[in-house]
Order: sequence, then C-alpha cells, then structure tokens
Amino acid sequence: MLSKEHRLRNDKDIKTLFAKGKGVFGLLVNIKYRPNHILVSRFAVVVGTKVSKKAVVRNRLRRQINEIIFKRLKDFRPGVDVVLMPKKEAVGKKSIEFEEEIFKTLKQKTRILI
RNA sequence: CAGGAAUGUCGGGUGAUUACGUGUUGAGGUUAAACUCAAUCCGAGGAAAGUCCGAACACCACAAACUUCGCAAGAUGUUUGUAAAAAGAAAGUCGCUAACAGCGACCAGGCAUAAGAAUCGGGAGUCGCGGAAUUGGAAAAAUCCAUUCCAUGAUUCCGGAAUCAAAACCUAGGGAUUAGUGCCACAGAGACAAUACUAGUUUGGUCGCAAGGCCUUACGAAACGUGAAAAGUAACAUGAUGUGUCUGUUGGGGUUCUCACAGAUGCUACAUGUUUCGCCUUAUGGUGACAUAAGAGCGCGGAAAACCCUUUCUGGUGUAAGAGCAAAUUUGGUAGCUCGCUAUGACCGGCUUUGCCGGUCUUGAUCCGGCCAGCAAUGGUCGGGCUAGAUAGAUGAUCGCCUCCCCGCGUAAAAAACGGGCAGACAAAAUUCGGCUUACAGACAUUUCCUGGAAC
RNA sequence: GGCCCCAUCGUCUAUCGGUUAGGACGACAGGUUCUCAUCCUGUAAAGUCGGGUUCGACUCCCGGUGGGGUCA
Repeated sequence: MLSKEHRLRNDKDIKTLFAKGKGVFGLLVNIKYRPNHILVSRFAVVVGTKVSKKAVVRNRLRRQINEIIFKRLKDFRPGVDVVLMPKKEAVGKKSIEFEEEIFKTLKQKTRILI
C-alpha cells in the first residue's frame, strides 16, 4: 500500500487530470498522466462498476496495482500525477502479468519512467 | 451401514518478510499544531449483500405554555401535543419484544388421499343354534345318527358414493349471511332472490263497423344436459306416479303386430322418514381463536391478491440529516465619537450561496459463561470481557508449515506410504441495532422423519 | 449512501383477468420482371426468471435477475 503522501486524494486534482492529462491505452490498463508542480509523484487507481459488479473483485484489482506501484516507486520520475484504470480483461490475472504489461506500455509510450 | 430431508453450530490454524489504518508509548519537530521516525496492540461477515420492514438516535415543521437574552426584529432552553382530511399500513388467537409484515405456543383450513374405522350391498365355504322334508341305518314305536333344503348369527373375500381419518410441511387466515357497486369468458333456460325468448294455441279485459291491435291467464316446458361452479350436501329405506325393456295370457281387434292386464327389471322426478355436511340458538370447557353436546328453525354460489367496509395505528426527513468555523451577497438594528455626517466603516443579528473541518468514536436494546422463571419465544440475576472505525475509503503482497478435502499410484477391497492440487464457496464495513429475503465449497452435531441394503 | 422507474418476436411498440398475444420495419419463401429495385401473397419468430391468488394470469400480489434515471 502506498503512503498517504503518494496518493492522489483530492477530488479536484483527479477531475483536472481527466480533463487535461494525456492518455495511454494498454491491453489490461488505461493510464492518464500529467506533470504537477510538487516534488512527489502521486497515484490513483479507478475501477469502475463496469469492470465487475462485485466489490471483492474491484478491491482486489486496486490492491494488486497499488502493490506493484509501491514496489517500483523508484523507477518513476518525481512530479507526476497518474491515474490507472484497469479494463474488464484484467480480472483474474496474476500480479506478475500486470507488472510486465504496465511497465511495457509506460516505457514505450511515455517519458514518466527514469 | 449408505443416501436424502429438517434444525442447529462453524465458515481454517500458525509463522516469516514487507506494506497500510486507528489507538498507546518514546524520540524528533513546532509558540501551539500539522508532520516524520521507532516500538507495540488491534484491524470485515454469516450473510457486511438486497434495501423489503421495524426501531434507536439526530434534526426539522406546526400548535400551546413557561424560562433566559435583546432597544427591536428575533434568538435560546424546557415541557406537552401531532386533531380532522388526504394518503398509507396492520388485523386467526394468546403471548414475547424497544418495535416489527419478526419470533414462540395454540386454533382453523389446505396437503388429503392412502392404510384403516364405521356403514351398506353381494358372493363363498366352514362352524354354532333353530325349523322342515326325504331316504338310509339302529328300531315295534318314540327317539337318535347321517343327508338335503330354508332361515339366522359368527368368520372370511369382493365392491361402493358421501362420512371419519395421523405426523411433518404450507397459508398477506377480518368482512361476500346484509353498507353498497362491479365481475364470473365460452357453453347453458338460468352465474343470484334464475325458470328466459319466439312461432302457435288459449282465459279474461279493453279499443275498433270489421280485419285486427294492446294488456293479461295458462299451455308450449324438458331441466336431460352445459359448465371451474347450478340455487346447501350425499346415501339408504318406504310409498305412490310416469315411462322403457323382457316374459306370460282366461281378453279385444287382427295376423305375427298392437292395445289391455299381470310379473320381473332399469331410469327420471315427487313425497315421507333416518343419517352425514353447513348456518343458527342454548349449555359446558377454554384467557381466547375455537371445541364438544343437545335442540329446533332455515336453505343464503365464487371472488375482497376487484373497488370497498369495519376495527386499530401513523406529523416529516434520514449522518449526503444536521451542527461548527470562514468568506461573499443582501437585509435589519444600535450605542459611542477618531474619521464621516444624503453615506461609509466598525459592532450585534437574520436570509441565501460557496469552501473547509467534522459527523459525537465505537460501552452497546453489547458479547461469553453459570443459576432461576417459563411448554417455548423470552425475561431476571450473578460473574467475567472490551472485540475495526477507514473518509476516493485501511485489513494487501510474497513465501513456508500443519491439519481438512480432492485426484493419481497402491490393493481382491481397504489402510499405510509416496506424488500432485492445496483452504479452493458466497462474498468487503461506511450512524448503529432487531428481523426478513437472496447467494453459498465444505465440516460437525441432533437421531426427529423418509428411502434402500445387510444381519438377527 | 438514499430515492424512483422499466422489462412483450431480431428492432420499435399495442393489450379491460377469458386471444391462436395484434401491428410496423426487418428476415425467409413464392409470384410479377430479361434482371434488380418497387409491388403482391404467404411463413417463421416473443410475454426476464421463480412462487402465490384465481375455474383461468402478459395483466393482480410477493421475491430474484438485468437495465435505466435522480439527489450529491
């Protein structure tokens, strides 16, 4: 789990990110990001009801992704806000698959990583 | 022994590394906080779900009374109440509960027919008792024995409409017999005070010169049948009536038919009686729903999960309620005099909007155990325990071990050993409780019920 | 988190407790045409699921499932 510092908690920030951020689309996860003017990177995971109706499934997805980001926090450039949105296909996948997928797309299509 | 149903209980344990959240302690930090680090404790459910009910708690509205503050407008606090109407809800009875559409016990109905009971009819043989006859035997005769027939009782078998008929399970179970309205397709005369309508015939009256018209009485006319349901219900006995079929003849016509009479038998409706069911009254028992018995009177369809009626109950909104702080807009009031004196600022309020904090903090109609009261639901009492409080939302990830279970191997069949899968179902707190409903891998208990197998 | 509504052929829809569940577009088959389109005729195709009330349920009542709206 990420510490509170690294969480994107404010409703306003997320709304502006959705409005003005850049989008990247992977096989399992869609990502939106935007540089902020703080020294820390902040993350949020959004799992919609369309992914699954069961709260258990949605919570598990969120926790898996949170754990991956926590592990690889050193690889991210500081000063970026990121929202990750898993797709329907992501249900039931193992954590390793997620890790590979996410970082593949991030490396190919963005400049967030160091 | 195996399987199923019902009810109840449980819904993995333990360890390591590393994260997250609340609390506590310590250190740092700060005017004080915020915050950072370390240690430690604790960290989802039986349904947390659906949101179908009920309550707690909070606030609001209206009315009345009182209190305090204020110049006033008004505000604060306490207590009491929520009428009528509208709309909605509940209602078998008694009890439990804070309350409920919940729970417990009971009542009624369904299930519901079986087995069986009782009753009726028929058949068969056997046995018992009684009567009659005949032949045979004993014998002079009476009488006795045997055989046959009739009647009756017991036993047994078969059949029959309605009646009685257990446990478990199910029921939004007041009123359709009276406050009323509407509905009951098709079929049928008729679907609730039913006996239609038409042709034709006919009684009486009236109008008309007449033909005939109008009103009216009866026949036509059977209630077979139709239908989910037919004017409470079904059975038996007796009586008399009509009619069909068969048989017979001392009859008439007549020639193989018809009428009449007699007998047997079937059907329809009627009357009377007995019994069963329903309503009613009275008595007895029960707190009561009701039950049982007796009586004489009655003959009234179904559906209220159609509208509706009766009795009883309900002021409204849900922590996104609200409360606090700050700002803005608008508006009301007042004392003082540094400025200003048409106005603005300051202060004290009111309305509205926006933002932030916060949502009372998890000690509760609480949990565990013992005892007592009660058929039970439940209540009382004693002792012990503290068991999540997040706020875009914590309880995660990775790796072991232990059992549970499954598969393979093994074996005549099991067991052990070995190898593999490895807690694997439904499912995540959001103000809090009590129920209901729905989802659910597997394990255990009860021995209550059902089915099958084996043994005695 | 609270509240409200809806579900009928492939699609859009109709329905008084008594039906073979009607219509339009589409689909399929046949006809017309030299061929296609148009046109004509015909055919197939549905009550979201499970219970209850009733003689009888798409309709009335209860519960589930799915979809949508609204407050914030």
